[in-house]
Amino acid sequence: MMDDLQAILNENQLEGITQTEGPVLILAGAGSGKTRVLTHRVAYLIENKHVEPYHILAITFTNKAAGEMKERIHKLAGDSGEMVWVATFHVTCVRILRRFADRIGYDNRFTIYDTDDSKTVMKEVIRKLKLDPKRYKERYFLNKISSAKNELIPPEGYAAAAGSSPDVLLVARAYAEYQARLRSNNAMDFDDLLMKTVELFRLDAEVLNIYQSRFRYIMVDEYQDTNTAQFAFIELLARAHGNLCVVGDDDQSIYKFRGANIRNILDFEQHFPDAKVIKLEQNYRSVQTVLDVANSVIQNNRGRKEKKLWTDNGAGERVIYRQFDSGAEEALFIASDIAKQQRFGNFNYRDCAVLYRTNAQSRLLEEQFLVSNIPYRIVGGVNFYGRREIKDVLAYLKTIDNARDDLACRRIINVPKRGIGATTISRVADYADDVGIGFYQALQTLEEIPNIGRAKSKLNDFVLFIEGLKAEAEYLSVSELIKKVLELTGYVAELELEGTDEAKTRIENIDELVSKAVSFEKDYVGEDDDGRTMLSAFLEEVALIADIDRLEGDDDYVVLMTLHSAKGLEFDNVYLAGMEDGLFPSFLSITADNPDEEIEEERRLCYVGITRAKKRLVMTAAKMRMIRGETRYSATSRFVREIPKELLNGEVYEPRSYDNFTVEEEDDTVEEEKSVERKAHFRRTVPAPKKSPTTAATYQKKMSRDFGTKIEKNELDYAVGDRVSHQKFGEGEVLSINDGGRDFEVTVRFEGGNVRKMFASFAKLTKV
DNA sequence: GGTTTGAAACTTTTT
DNA sequence: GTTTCAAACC
Repeated sequence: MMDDLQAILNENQLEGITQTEGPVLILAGAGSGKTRVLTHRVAYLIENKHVEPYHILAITFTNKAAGEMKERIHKLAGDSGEMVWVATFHVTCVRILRRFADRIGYDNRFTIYDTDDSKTVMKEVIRKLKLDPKRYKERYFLNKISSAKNELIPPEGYAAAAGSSPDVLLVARAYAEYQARLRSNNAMDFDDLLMKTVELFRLDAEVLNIYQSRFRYIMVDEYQDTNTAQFAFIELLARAHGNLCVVGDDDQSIYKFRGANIRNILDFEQHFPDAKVIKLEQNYRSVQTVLDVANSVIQNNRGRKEKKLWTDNGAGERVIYRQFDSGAEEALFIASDIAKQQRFGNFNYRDCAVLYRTNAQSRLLEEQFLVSNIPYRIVGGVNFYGRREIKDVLAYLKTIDNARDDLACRRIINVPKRGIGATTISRVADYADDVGIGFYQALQTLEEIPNIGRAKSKLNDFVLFIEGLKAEAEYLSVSELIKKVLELTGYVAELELEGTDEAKTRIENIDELVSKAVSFEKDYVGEDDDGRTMLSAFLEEVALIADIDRLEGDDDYVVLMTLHSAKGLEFDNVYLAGMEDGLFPSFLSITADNPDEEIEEERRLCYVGITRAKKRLVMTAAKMRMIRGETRYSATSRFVREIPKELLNGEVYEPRSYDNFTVEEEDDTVEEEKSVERKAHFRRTVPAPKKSPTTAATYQKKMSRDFGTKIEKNELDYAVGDRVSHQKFGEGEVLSINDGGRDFEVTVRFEGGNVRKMFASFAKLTKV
């Protein structure tokens, strides 16, 4: 094996693989083959060091990274690789807590709250503490609490750690109340998963011992993004044997806002004094010019571990920079350029990615991609599992699965409308609170609840409905159960009747959830050591999925996403849009109390963006941009200005008038002329496409954007005057068919005289 | 109890 | 410009 390795790896990579004992820090520059080192390291441990796969733990940040690593380990080490524990921090902690959470006072069947759920709870807390919701927003408290949890500070210790100003004391109270509510709901939020696992390890030597003796070789990917809680978790586990290998790049630390502590990687040698440090500086991804640009930007940061990426991939073209008058022109250029690259056969759509600082920027880009008929997909924005219809369906499943998820139950008790109003719900909730039982539990003792009067029978119907589903859940698969719920509640039928574009999208989302359930069932091998049902396992997997994890498939489309989402990915042809001071680096970072630190974080983000490019990199900016309905004028990003001229194709214009985000009336005339000229030139080379001639095509594209599903406007197999049959309304006569552009609008008179208009693709009418 | 309408907030990044 | 939330109305 060693001979093979020597042939495909450089010296430093080899060292990273074979240095298996003791603490090791691998400083892996962007594109230096760190995943390769990690996977080969695992294989090497198994095959050459005869370590039991069972004793190896590899931790990542995203499910996607974990999946890829699993796959590659499997390829290298065969079936024994299956036994290696490869998972994200969160999944790892959940697995541990599912076995032992009872030792710290939780039920092992605790539920996991997402950010939406946390928000709902925090709203209640604010109400309970009688705070002015106008003045104190949930987000404020939740951010503070999240930071505290990432620092392993419990509610009791909050005031001591943060001071004694009135605001701090208020946060401490909110934190305590919030945590008490989670506890009584038997729920944990994302941050709890880590904090509580550390708490468990610290309080229960037996449990810690179990995992210490299991995980004898530990590897952590993206170590620069670990926070204090994650560090404590790793440190506790590694303490027994000391075989800890962390891989990361301090220049790619971009999650400070989420509690990531860059000191974890910078001080690794202090934390683990006999640590071996290995630097991977040869880049296998990008051409030299891209690396030079990346180096020229990142070297402006202080307090970093000095390294210089190099490659033997060749020099490559200069990096392109273009500044436009408006965000729309910028978007038009990017779309046109991608179309051109594709037409000339330089790049496929899938080789292109557009990266930006904020999700809001995606809108303009999306519009241009629609008009230009370029297939694309947006990552991020509203999380798939955060969509209303998905949350509704999942809330049903949660209620069926675990009667203790109050939020889930309250969410769907009146969805669809059952005539159960806010007043009734809060009376039940109050009662449940007083007695100290769960919401659903309270519903089962309706007789005891005061003041619910007429609503009682409605509530009872709901309980019977859920109980019926619970009985069915015993023998139905998850996907079957979802379909059953949809059928019995009429959820989809209701959306079909609505017939709006939005309803259509919602139905597609639900379909995707069903597909997800089906594929989950296929992979599910009953790996529940704790006697959990398949339904529980499904809900858990779904709770820990991020949007980026769904990015896959062989379709040919351009990817649009934030710079944060792009970490770990690579593309032949990359566009960095919105290179403007105030947008990137963000206004908030420039005006922060500690601007140097904040801007360094932004610069690292820029570094991440640049190093995604393999062959070609294009940076763009707009002088004028609409932000929150206001027009803002910006100068070229300071990061672009940090790039030496000889590496850039394109000039950096620096009109004084755009400084400080204000417009001055006296425009530099020379500058103005240049701008006009540039604009004219741009218009000549890339004619602006007319407004989309067929709204139909545009619409279909828009519909297909998120999930790649394709809407076909099929020919209808019935005509005016035909008898047709509808699933719900029965038979009827077709009165008229209108081509509504995106779809056919069919009017039918059903038996009983009901005349209904509906879209053909929903109604699924069949000729009789 | 449900629906409609208008105001207000939102925009940094997410497991 | 879009979405969310509450008050007013049905």
